Amino acid sequence: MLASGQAAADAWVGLVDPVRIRMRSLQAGEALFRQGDAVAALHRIRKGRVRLVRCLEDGTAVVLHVARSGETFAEASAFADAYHCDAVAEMPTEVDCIPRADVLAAIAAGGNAATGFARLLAAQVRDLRARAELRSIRSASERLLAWLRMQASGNPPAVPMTRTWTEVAAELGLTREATYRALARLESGDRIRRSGQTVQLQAC
Amino acid sequence: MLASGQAAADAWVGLVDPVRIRMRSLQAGEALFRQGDAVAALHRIRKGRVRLVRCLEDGTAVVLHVARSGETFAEASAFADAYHCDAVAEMPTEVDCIPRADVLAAIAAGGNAATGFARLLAAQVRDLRARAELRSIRSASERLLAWLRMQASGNPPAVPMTRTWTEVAAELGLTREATYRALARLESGDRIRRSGQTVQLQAC
DNA sequence: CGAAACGTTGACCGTTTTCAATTACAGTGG
DNA sequence: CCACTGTAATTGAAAACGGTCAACGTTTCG
Repeated sequence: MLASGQAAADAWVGLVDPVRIRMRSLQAGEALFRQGDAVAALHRIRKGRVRLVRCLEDGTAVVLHVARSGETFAEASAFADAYHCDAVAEMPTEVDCIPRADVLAAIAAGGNAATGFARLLAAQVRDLRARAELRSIRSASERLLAWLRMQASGNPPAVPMTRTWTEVAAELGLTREATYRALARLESGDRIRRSGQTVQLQAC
Repeated sequence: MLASGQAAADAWVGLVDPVRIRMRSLQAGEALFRQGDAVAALHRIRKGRVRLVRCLEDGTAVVLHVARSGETFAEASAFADAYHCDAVAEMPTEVDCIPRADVLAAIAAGGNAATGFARLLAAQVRDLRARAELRSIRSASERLLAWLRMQASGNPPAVPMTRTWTEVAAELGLTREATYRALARLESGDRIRRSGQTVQLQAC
């Protein structure tokens, strides 16, 4: 799921001539852009983490998204003149900056670039919708199990764990403790089996 | 938020010649398409509700998305040869069917159609990300308050209620009871004030 | 006019969060 | 090579929160 999202995110950057891409380093707390800034470039994170925050009229803030390594973000800003939120690094971060005009020109030109960009955005939409649906499952174990099933491949279906459970917990909208307990419950209920870095799904 | 998503969903259908759009009626339980079917058209719901389900190797199912009135869905299928999930009506439903080839041709031709489609997908991504971030707020009142703040405009900030609280509750991933309780708590805590169809946010 | 959905509130129960503590492990600098 | 430090993994116990069930008035719409 996230894998497909990242693949998508990586790919559209390729639609633009690499020579035109600039890299920028940010310290923790440093802003990549601010609400109201003119949109000059789109971004992909190489390393680190960037928080997108919308500041409200009454001075409070709402977090819109936290982008991590490999992700692109604020794609919608490609079509806006000014950013509608702030982007602030949560830690030392490196981001690629792809000139907005290049992306727009590639899309308007049609052909592979336009189709590619649309395809990749569509993949992200599918990804995000699936994630949203996951979160609507109330039970921690069922939620985790559904996630595992979506990740699974092969026969018997198995999931290779490439990330930490702590990260997975965050994606699932659970605390890491709840996730471990759900894992334990699923295993004792014989719905899954864990061995090292992989989780085997048992037939139900 | 949802408003923008729906506007987006509505708009891209306009990229295609209306004459080519067909309407289809489904009974509850009837399938619009099945996993593996060739993708012939994209869809928008006029009335009713369609559930997208991915059937897994072990015979179990995961709900990917439940699309409601006004929404388009399975945009990603525009770029696939076959559907990767089943679409089943949950109730009597009417859907528009927009020929896939027309959409693809419009995108590949570039210009307004390509830019428009990409723009609208980008808007959906932003929308979904914001919603996901909302759902990561655990407390019901804080979640609702964050939602209200995102909807708010004007000074003092106020939110006109265009939809029912029941719908809002679903979007927030809460039951309607929890939402009413959160409303009551926010109002008694003087963080909001309700009068008829609008909610006033109090400065914090 | 009647049915269905919305709005609202109370009480109880189950689950998850939170707080806390312990083990394991990987990297780091002496 | 080994203490040392930080993070991940794991489990327990208590508290808080939201879900579910129930009940009732109100609005909407055919």
